[in-house]
Amino acid sequence: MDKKPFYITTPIYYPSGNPHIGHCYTTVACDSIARYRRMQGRDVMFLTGTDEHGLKIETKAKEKGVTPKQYVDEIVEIFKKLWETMNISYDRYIRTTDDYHIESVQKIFKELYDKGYIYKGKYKGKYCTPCESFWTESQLVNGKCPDCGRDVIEAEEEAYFFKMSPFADRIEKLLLETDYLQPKTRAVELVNNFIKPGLEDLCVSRTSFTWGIPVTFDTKHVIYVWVDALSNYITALGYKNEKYNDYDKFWPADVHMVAKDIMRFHAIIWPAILMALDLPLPKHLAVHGWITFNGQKMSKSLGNVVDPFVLAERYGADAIRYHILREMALGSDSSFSNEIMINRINSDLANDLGNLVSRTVAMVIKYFDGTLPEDREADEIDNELIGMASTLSAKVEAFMDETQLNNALAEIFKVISRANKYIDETAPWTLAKDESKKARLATVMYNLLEAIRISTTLLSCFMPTTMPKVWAQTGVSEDMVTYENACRFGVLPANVTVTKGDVLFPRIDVDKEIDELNSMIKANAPAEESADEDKANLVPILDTISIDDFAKVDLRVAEVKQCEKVKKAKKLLKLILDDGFGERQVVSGIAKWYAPEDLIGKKVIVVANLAPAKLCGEESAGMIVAADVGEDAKVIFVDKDIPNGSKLR
RNA sequence: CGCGGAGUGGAGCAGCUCGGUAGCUCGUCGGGCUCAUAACCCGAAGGUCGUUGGUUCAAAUCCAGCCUCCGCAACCA
Repeated sequence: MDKKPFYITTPIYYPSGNPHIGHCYTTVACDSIARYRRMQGRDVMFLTGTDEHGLKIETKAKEKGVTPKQYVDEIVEIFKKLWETMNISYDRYIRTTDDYHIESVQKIFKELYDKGYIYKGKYKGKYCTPCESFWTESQLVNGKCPDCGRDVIEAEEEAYFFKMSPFADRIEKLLLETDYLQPKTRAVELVNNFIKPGLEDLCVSRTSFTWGIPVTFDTKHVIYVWVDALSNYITALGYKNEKYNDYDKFWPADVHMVAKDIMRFHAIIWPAILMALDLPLPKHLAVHGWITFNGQKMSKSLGNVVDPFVLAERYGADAIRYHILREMALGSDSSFSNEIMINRINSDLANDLGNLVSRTVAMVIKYFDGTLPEDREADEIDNELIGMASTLSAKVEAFMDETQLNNALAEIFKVISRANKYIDETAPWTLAKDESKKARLATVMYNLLEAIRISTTLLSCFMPTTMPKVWAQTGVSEDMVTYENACRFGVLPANVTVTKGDVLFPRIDVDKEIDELNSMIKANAPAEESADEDKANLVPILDTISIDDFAKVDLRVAEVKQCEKVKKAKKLLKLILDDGFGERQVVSGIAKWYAPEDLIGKKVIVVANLAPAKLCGEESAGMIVAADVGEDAKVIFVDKDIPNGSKLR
């Protein structure tokens, strides 16, 4: 019998730093889906990997004094170790530095070039000479290089471009009229922001760094991330290489799962590349939100707290997996805090599931020495539990088909909950006192064991490490754990034997645990980082200039006469200044920190001879002097009795 | 008037497509049980469903305006 193939991918992660809980999020979700489909009998290919080229890696390696390859090799090992820890069942791991991938990417690039979709042009942007890097307007920080804080110049370099426009219509249809994008709510956003204004051609090569795949026919160019990284989904199957040969079997992919920050590339650029190659498009792009930590976006400085290795060691991989999956709703962010996670582990895993197994096994041992007698006596009260357990599989399937793992889990836990209630309803301890009720008591126990068997069979996709331990305790043999049996009640032999085992999910003392984690945060993150980081955050002092250079900058004292927010701009304030000569309008990106009334009447320093520019349609002649304080900005105010127009020196 | 999403008992969410007793998880309080991991089961308190108006016999649900938050885009000269 031919098994129907199922192909699912995580993004290939960028190993410029150690993996964190966010990486786990996508990967654990994919793993659960992969396991579920395998159990359903699908021939699954589950791909993950790392995207190892690019300037950032090159730079980081240089800082450490190793080659880029040495640098990524080390981090890739950590990624693989994490997947082992989290019990991730990937079938293939692709590295963009693998020979076969390089070969394929070069061929793909050439094909796109030969077909006329890639052409040579000029890349224009802001260039930081010392860093040898191009930046887009939006990457600049205060108009300066985000890396070194130095000035950038308008520059251009030769580069290859990929024509996006021929595919605009098809992509728009793909997003709006198919169920490619999950959830679909973001489709309109993408179309309005990127497609309607006109798809710009995409720069697909660089000459500003060398750590990448060379363009075969123009070797000073290196293939930029788009073609290199995105195409991993097909090169890993052997597209245009000899390493593998299951492209025909698995492509198009059933699911690409990504976080929302890279949705755009997978929703627009990747389909465009495939269209240009005349290849079929993947069936679904599942987009999930980010994990927020204590309400804030995850950040490196908080990274230590949620180090997945630490969490897995303390609570076990399955508990982490459960928490992540249970909180995860496709499309929206999910909050992560140690408190939420511990409470969740306690109430769902320890109290409901773990304790259910524990009390059931204990009763079978206590009342029947561990082995059920075969006599049975049914009761109407059994029907609801049996019904729920028997239909559970179908409900889970419906949610899995929609990639709603959180709801699938909720459904399973309804049965677990029902089983706990069933114990109260049937009161086995009362039945046990009456010798004539033995058959009835055995029936109750059997029903419980069956409900547990069905629930844990389905749960094993999500928590693959712990469920086998349940089976060992409840007399379930490996061959009973099949998808078919998950919707059938009465699979266990009538004379099933149970065995007492270890506690599955120990209860965690919330307060104590939070304290310990907090002290770990204190021990790790701040001590190591904050002192040094404050210094590191300071922008380095720029290269020396002559007094003549400084003389070119005309700084004047000016009074804020009027001030209002620029409509349509979040960060901009429009100020009318009296600079002693007259009034001028200056736009400044300080709306986040100052209300208009904070500024009116105050005296500030203005760069008076700065070339005017337009911001959000507003003319800005000059620039207000302000200091960067971490993420914030503070305007420099000057004394009231300094006359307007006074020149600074 | 750039685009889109969201505002529901203390917290986190569902319900809104196809109007008709406001539901779930956690938390709080009371009770029950004793097989179990101080667990489990039952019950209660707690919401004018952001706001104003409209349609309707009836609106959390449909329509319009407003307020607030969040993404995306633009933007910190």
